[in-house]
Order: sequence, then C-alpha cells, then structure tokens
Amino acid sequence: METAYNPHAIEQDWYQRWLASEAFKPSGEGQPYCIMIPPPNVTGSLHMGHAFQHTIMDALTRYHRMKGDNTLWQPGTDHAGIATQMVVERLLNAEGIKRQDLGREKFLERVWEWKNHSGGTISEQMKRLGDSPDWSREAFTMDDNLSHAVRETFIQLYQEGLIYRGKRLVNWDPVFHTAVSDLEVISTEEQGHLWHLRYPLTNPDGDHTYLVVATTRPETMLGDQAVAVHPDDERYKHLVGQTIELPLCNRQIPIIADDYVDMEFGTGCVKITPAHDFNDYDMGKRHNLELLNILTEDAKINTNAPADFHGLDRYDARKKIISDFEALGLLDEIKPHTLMVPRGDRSQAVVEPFLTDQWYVDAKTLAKPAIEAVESGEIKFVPENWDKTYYQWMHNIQDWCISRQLWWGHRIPAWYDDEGNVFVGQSEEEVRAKHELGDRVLKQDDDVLDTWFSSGLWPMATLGWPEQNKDLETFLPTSVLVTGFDIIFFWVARMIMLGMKFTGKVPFKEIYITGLIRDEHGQKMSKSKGNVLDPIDIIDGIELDALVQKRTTGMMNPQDAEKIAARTKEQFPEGINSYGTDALRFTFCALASTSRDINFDLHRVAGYRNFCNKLWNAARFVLMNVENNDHVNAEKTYGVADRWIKSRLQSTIQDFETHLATYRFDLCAQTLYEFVWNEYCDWYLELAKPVLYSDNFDAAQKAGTTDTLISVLDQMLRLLHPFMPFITEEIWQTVRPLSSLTADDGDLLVQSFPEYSSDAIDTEAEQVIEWLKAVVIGIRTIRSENNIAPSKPLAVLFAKGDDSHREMAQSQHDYLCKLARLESIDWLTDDAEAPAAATALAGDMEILIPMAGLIDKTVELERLDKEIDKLSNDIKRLSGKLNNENFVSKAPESVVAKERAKLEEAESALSKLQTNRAQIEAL
RNA sequence: GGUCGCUUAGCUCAGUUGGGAGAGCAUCGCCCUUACAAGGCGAGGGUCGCUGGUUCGAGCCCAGCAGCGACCACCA
Repeated sequence: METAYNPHAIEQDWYQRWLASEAFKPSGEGQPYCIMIPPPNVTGSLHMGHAFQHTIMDALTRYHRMKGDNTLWQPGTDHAGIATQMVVERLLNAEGIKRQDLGREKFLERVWEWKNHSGGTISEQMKRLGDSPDWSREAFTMDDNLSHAVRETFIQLYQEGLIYRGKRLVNWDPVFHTAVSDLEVISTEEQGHLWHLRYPLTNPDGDHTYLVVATTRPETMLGDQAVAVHPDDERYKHLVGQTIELPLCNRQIPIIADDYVDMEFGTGCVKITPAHDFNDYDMGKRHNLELLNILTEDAKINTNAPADFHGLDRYDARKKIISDFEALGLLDEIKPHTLMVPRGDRSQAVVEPFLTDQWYVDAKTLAKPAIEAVESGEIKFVPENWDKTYYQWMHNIQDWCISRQLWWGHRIPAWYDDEGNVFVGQSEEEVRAKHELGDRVLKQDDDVLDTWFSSGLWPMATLGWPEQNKDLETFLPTSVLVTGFDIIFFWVARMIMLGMKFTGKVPFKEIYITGLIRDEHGQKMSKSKGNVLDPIDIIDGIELDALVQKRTTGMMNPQDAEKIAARTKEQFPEGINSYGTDALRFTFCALASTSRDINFDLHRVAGYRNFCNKLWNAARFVLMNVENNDHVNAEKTYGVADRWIKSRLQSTIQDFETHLATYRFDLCAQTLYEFVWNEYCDWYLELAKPVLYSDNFDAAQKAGTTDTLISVLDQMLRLLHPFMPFITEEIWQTVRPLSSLTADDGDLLVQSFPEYSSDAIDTEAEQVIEWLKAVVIGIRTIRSENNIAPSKPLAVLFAKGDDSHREMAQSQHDYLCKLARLESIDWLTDDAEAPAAATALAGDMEILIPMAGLIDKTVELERLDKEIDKLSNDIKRLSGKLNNENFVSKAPESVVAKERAKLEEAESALSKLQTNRAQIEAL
C-alpha cells in the first residue's frame, strides 16, 4: 500500500467491478427494501443537493444490502417539461430559429436529440459518487411504459369525474404562453404604486360626482365590470344599484355590494375585473358579471378594449391609461405601494390571471385519503414536524391545473370532434373504436400534462403499474422517500394522492426530509451569487483558473463576474484540492443532522479526507505486522486490550444502528469517526505494539492480538462501507488474504453487516483500560506542562490505591511503560515518606513523578493550583446541593447517591493534591 | 395575516424522558516516538439571545421579548 491515501488510484476500478458483479440488483432474498430516486431533470447535471441526497440514499441502500435485505434503489430521470423545452428553445434561438418555425414534430425531434446527447450526464456523475442503484432498471418519465401509465391514470380519473376541463382563470405565463400551477408562481415583494382613479357616476348626487377606486394594475380597468362597496358602508350604501360611466371605454358598469370589500382599505371602493383577477373572478360569479378578457396570450391589449389600446403591451397600456385619466382630470393621486408581484418560476415574467380552457384534477377528493395516511401514521415524516407543513397545504388544497401549452411532455389523451365533443382514451384508434366514431374528423388536444403529473406516478409506474406484477407486490409500499422540503407539495403530496388512488397503498412508509445545502455562510448556492460548488470538483479538485472560469461563464448578470472572480480567488487561492469521493460522502453524512439548512464548509471535507488517510494508515500498520493468516488456526489467547476493543466495537455497532434507524447520519458518522480514530488508532494499535514487539508475550498472545487487529479492522470496514464505499473496498480486499475469507466470497459490498453481540461486551476489560488510559494521560499531562521531553524515560511511583490497582499495575506493566515512556514503576509503601513529586490521580491511586532535576517548582505549583481551584469549585457546588434539604428529600435517591460519591471523590482528590502542594511549596 | 424553525467556543454544529457544557475546524505550546506531519502529545477558549416562571435542580419544560430565516396566504 502507498504511504498516503490517494483516492484517484482506487475509485473507478472498483465501480466497474461492482457493476460487473451485478450486485446492485435486488438479491431476490430477504426482506424487501426499496428507495425510489427523486428523478432529476434528464438534461441537468449533478449539484450539491443531489450529491447529498444520493449519498444518503446510497448509504441506506448499501447498509440494507449488507444486512441481507432484498434491496432495490430505483434510478431514473424526469423529462422536466418546461425546463427542458426552455433550454432547447434557447439553443434554437441562438441559431435564429423559433420553435414555431420548426413545427411541433421537428421541434420534438430536436428535444429528443438534446436529451440523448446530454441525458447521460447525471447517471455518469452518480457513478463517480459511488451510487449503487440498479442501473438495469433505469427509467425515464417518457419511456413507453411510463407514458402508458400516465394515460391510464388520466383516463381513469376522467371517467370518475376527477379530471375535468373548464374555462377558468389560470396563472398565465406570457413568455412561455402556457398556464402554470399555483406552485410554479413565485410572489416577491416589489415596489410599485397604488393609483387612485376617479370613476364618474352616471347620475351624480349632491355628495358624489364620482367614486375613487385604487388599483395596482390600472390597465385592467379596460375589463372592469363593476365597482364594489361593502354593504354596510354608510358612505356608499345609497349608491348601490346605480351605475358608473367607465372612462375611456364608453360603458356603464354597476355599483354592487359585497362583504368581501374591506371598508378600511383605500377608499372602500374596489374596481372589479372578473377576467383578470382571482378575487374579482369569484365576485363576478356571485353577481353574474360578464367576463371580459382584454389581453392576448402575449399580455398585450386585445380587441375587446377600445381601439386606441389594441396591440399595446400591458405596461404601455398602463402608461397610456394613466396619462389619459390625467388628461381627463380623473387621476386622483398616485401613492407608492409595496406589493407582491407574481412571477413564473422559470420565465421570471409577471404572470397574468388569464381566462383559458384547461384541464384540472379534483385535488380535494384525492387529498382526503392522503391526509389520513399521514394522520394514521401509515406514512411518517422524519423529522416529524414536516407533517404540519403537509397538512396545512393539503387542507387548503386547490384544484390542480394539469394542462400546459407546451410541446415537450405527455400529450393529453383527449380528442375532439368538430362539434366539440371530447373523447378520452389511450389512442385515437382506441377512442374511435370504443365510441364507434367511424371516419369522423378527430383532433387531439394540443396540450401536454404538467411534469409533476407523471412524476407523481413514479413509484408505482417504475415498478410496472398498471400491470400487476411481482415487483409491485414486493416493493410497494417502498421503504423510504429521501427528498427536500422544497418539493413536498410539488411531488410528495401528489405521489401520495395518486399512489393511494390507484394502488390503494401508500407509496412509501417514511419520508426523510433532508436539509438544503447552502454555502459555508448559510447563503443559498446559486450561479448569480457565484458560490456554487460542483461535487465533482471536490472529488477531483480543480485549478483556480478553471474554477473562476466555471463560475463566471453563462451568467445572467455578467457585470458581477469581476466581483465573483475576486471572491473566488480570495477563498480558494490554490483552487480546490482533490478530496476524493469517500471524504465528500462522509462529510455529507456528518452534516446530515435534523437542521433544515446545511452549511457546507470545505474545511469539513478536508477533516474527513484526513480521516480517510488515518484509516488507510491504520490498515497499513496492520498489514506490516501481519504477514499471513496463520493466526486463524493458531492457538490464541486474548489479552485485556483485545477484549476491550471488541467490547467497544459492540457499543459502536449498537450506537450506529440506533442512529441509522432514526436517520441521524451525523451521529452515525460521529460514532464511527470516534471509534476508528480515538479508540482503534489512538489506543488499540498502541496497545498492540508491545505485544507484537516484545518477547514478554508468547505466541498465543501474539496470535490473539493479530487476530483482533484483523477482525476489528474487518468489522470497521464493513461498518464504514455504506458511507465510504471505495476506500473500504480497497482496504478490505488487501486485508482479505489475512482473514479466513476466500476470494470466492464476494466483494465487501455484499458482505454481511456487523451484528451487535452482547457476549463480547466486557465491562471488566473496559474498566482496566479506562484506568490505564487515566494513568497514561496523567503522566503525559505532567510531561507536557513541565516540558519534559516525550523521549525521556521516567521513573514513577504509584501510591495509595487498593489491591485492584496493584494488580492492574502488575498486569499492565508493559503497556504502561511503552505508552507513557516509563523506565520503572515502583509502589510507595503506606508508611514511607513520599518524595517531592508532581502528582496525577487515577481514581484513588496517586501517580508520583519525583521532581529532582525534572520539574520546575513554580510551573508545578501553578498547575496544581488550577486543579485545586477546579476541585474546590466542584466541592462547593456539590456540598451546597447536598446540604439543601429539599434536594436530598425530593431528588431521586440514585441522583443523591451519585452526587455524594462525586463529592467524596472530589474531596479525596483535593486533599491529596493539597498535601502534595504543601510538600512542593516547602522545597 | 397564518404555520414552522433557528439563536450553545473564533467558525460550522451536536447536546436523546430536566441531574457534572461537547465535537470538528481554527488558535497556542512541545515532538520528524519504526501506520499516519493529511500525524502524535498536551493546553486555552462558552454569563448556552434576553427577561420572567415551573422545579430541590433548566442549554433542555412554560410564558413574554429581541434578532434571523423558511413556507403558505394575501386588501384592491
């Protein structure tokens, strides 16, 4: 093995070998365990969020595979309708082509070309991460079988009246010319104006010649159908039923009363535009108002408005209306106003409420069982709190607009005849045959379905639905869904609704909601902020120039490039090191606490890269000291250190499994890190050295140590494998010849996971080693504080203590000498006078290092004073507590006893140190 | 307006029925001790956001306040 861990040399070879062994496929035996990947955009590339979630999913998959479960991780990608179409349209625009120029068929050919060209990126990147899904089942939401499932769902819902078509107000994206769902509209606060407009009364009375209405969108007045006031509003009550002369339009509109109006806001008069505002639409329905659409699909003014306005862009029309009102003396005032502006999440264009024919899903009906599934605990959110977010949305769910005026996606399986009759079915042939339409002219609906309609079927459809097969039976409900809270509504809720509707089963039993990856300061990673990290760059490393290049090309705001380049150079003057996949994966696990934001700091990766190196070198040590597997059959005796490390290993296994069961990957990572570094490396390897190197230990003891070195290393590698697959496989294969395993037994990824065994728990060994550690640390501290060279052998005296200490000092003699660099250990008899010495305590026992020529009086006094201070404080606190009658009488007996013992211990320690201090002082 | 969350060491974060404040990174000192300088050994560093309450006892439970954040809805 190389002296330093080099991730590059080992990763991809193992991946190819795993693939070839078909180990990623479900074994067909054991308990089913299944995870569905949240399908990323087929033309996208892997970002930190994917890498994070995929690491979690892969860790779970590998763990369950090693546990012997029938494990399936289903991979695949999403066609991502609007996003993908947008990318391809942009590419075409660069060539000077519009999609309309090509026509639907040719355009779709181009999209498929693009999909085939860039579609493999994500999968390739997943392989770099060591992800182990069953690639033979890789799915795409527009595969034939999935498309069939989509149509089947649509047809059934339509037949049950749960999908319907209707003319309604929708959120219209005037750039993409499509409806979008409520969820795809992002409202942000922007500075605007509140325009107060005067609407003249047809019959002015003494008090009023006009009413003043306030609006943030003056252009909509062209479609006004009424002015509404509150029915109880004394100011206007008498005007209800009268009419307004709508300026610029030469129309009369009524004044109506509706308690939706807030008397306190503005003037208390609201202009009502039923065709261009959701609230007005509802009011219009209540009052039978006409729906007058005044916009085109481009959000220009249409011919329903006065001729002056035809063809004007909505914002130009706004300007003209303001100036026209002003010219007529009808502009009352203009106030600055902060309002929420709705924009399309993809186009960033301001969306307009727009009257069109669209398809809707009756979400309320589907939501009912989906809510109950979570309430009953059949589906559990982890962390649990997310159920509230889910309930809140589900209880207020609106019908889901599923039609999109796009070309890329699942075309709606509905056909119309010339008379406007609708026929829904799998294909035109089927529809014709079923409805006996003969050669009647039929035209398929031009629209496609919302992408989330198909991803909502993902778990059941990838398993084969609507066909009833073994996979569905075995793997549904799937075990856990791993995803972010940002798509609970988009995706999670829809999978539950559609899944329960069509299979009668929940799609998954648990939903593990991960945090969102942010940069080291908690900022969202984004191209425009220039703080994006590419997981592949962390694995492979990247030169500064290339990183700057990457961050500053293709920007929305090129003027920020300089700033971003400067910041990048400051943060990564040397570029980014290559840390390897395993370090990155371990970092993700270590960061996966319950927090909803995860600040990703590269320093953490560096720390865990060092951990990889530590593991690597521990293995090197074992290999250098174990030449063959003779120990397997040799006679062995296991020393206290061997029993100790095996005992500690059991606790590690137990803790790991407890934490994994609750998705606390951070605690799992910490448990493993501490065992490997602080117990196996720091102590066990050091304890093994004297046994292996000294003649004081016989062959059976040496064999016992060798055997323990190998077997604990083997168990550690298994424990670590789900988090760090490559380095563990590499080391394990090197170590395998030293164990009883043969080459036919498969690779590490299919070995059994360590099982906790209480038989190996050895409290006696743990006590002995804890004592030994206390002695060694006590001596090291004295050395360090008194500047005694670590290489200088010391003669120490032990004093006080009891028989057990004498026994341990005897049995651990060689270990103590080696670990603390001692030349001798002697016992001070009880009646002998102690020499002036630096003192450490190990329980009741004193460790004395005579000062002669070694120890500086003032330094040692300072050190002792610090210890004494600490003890005095403890004693003060403890005795205060124990003197409090309330505490003694009300606290549980065990707590009181514990405090008493602590007090006694502290008092005893204090008196020893004080004696010692007096002695030194007197020198 | 509604819902949820956060505030612990310089930084990023753990802290599991309330019972001695922890980790990693960073900092300081010593050490090339035959696995590892990506290392070893040791050290320093926190009035647990503020105020009050419950309790023998509060980082943890309750109330209020302050600051930060997310999501949902929205008055023209």
